Amino acid sequence: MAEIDEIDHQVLRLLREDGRRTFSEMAAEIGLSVAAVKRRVDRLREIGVITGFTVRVDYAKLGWGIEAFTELRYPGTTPVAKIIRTATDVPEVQEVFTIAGDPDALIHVRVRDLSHLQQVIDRLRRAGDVTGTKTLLVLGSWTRDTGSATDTRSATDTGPAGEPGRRPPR
Amino acid sequence: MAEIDEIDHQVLRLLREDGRRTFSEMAAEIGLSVAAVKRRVDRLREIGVITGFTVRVDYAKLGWGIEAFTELRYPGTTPVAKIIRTATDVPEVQEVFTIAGDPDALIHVRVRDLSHLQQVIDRLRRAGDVTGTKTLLVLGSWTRDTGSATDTRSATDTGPAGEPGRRPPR
DNA sequence: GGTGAAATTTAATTGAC
DNA sequence: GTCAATTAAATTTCACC
Repeated sequence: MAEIDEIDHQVLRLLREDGRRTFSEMAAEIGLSVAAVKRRVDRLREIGVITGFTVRVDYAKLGWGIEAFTELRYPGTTPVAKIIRTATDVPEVQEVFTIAGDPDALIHVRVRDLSHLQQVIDRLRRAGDVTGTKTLLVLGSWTRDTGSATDTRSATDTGPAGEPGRRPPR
Repeated sequence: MAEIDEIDHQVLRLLREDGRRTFSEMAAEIGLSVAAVKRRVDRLREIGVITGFTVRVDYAKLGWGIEAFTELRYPGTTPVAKIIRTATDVPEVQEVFTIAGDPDALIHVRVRDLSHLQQVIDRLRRAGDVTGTKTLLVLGSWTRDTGSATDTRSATDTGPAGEPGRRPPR
């Protein structure tokens, strides 16, 4: 395993809070030179600790106000690759986790409203040889990165829900 | 609700893939001027669609190779605020989702190994008036942002599992 | 491993149209 | 929305501790 010291963790923490922090900003915060900070970020990317940068999006503001986790169960004969494929084929699926034991997979979905959620679950059930599902509807969430909480409920009335069957925005 | 057009969605898709894409890079991709792209990004931040930028980290490379979801159950009398607080107090907890129905919360944890996981679960059980837990151990995961899958077991990048799902939701 | 400074390149920003 | 000028930042390259 790579040797990561306290300063590296500090760099990662600063970038987790704001992935667009400049080197000079971080250098001032940490108490190192700009060149030293850049060398550390470069190294963290090289050894694969930093795999990239991304944007944080408020999906509720995009009309995707509902968030859910669906547990999927498959027959013992279903290969993992097929489980992943059937889930990732559904555009509303944001993340797929394959699980040891029961259930076999946990998928994170974002949808416009509850009828849309119903459609997505139906599609998942039909897609593979799914033997059972259980869906956990998210009411609110908290993330360590930002330390901020969101309330899903207030996001449900953000606008006209598309008709069932309309394709989700991208 | 804010009006988000196709180009805005294109900008968001590009930034989800790489949050450090430059305006000129995106301008070329989209077919607009640099200034026009910047104006859109500024607006998306102003109206709160873009809430920030962050770094993607391979936690396995930091020695936090084990990922799990724990379902928590509480007595009906426990207020939601307390549920969130008891979970966020545990540093290994990355995300907390409050759930409609059963269970009451789903929490995403990252730990070094299985005995560490055991400790975290024990701490969660003691922290509040938790009446029950069920932990789903993650073997592998896939994220739409990157379209790449990771295998928790070997902590190495297995690359895309096939070619599904990469197409953005429409 | 780190510093500091100068030169270069590249990107971000602003204002006129 | 474009385009051009300006400002700011990232990057490279030194010599050095």
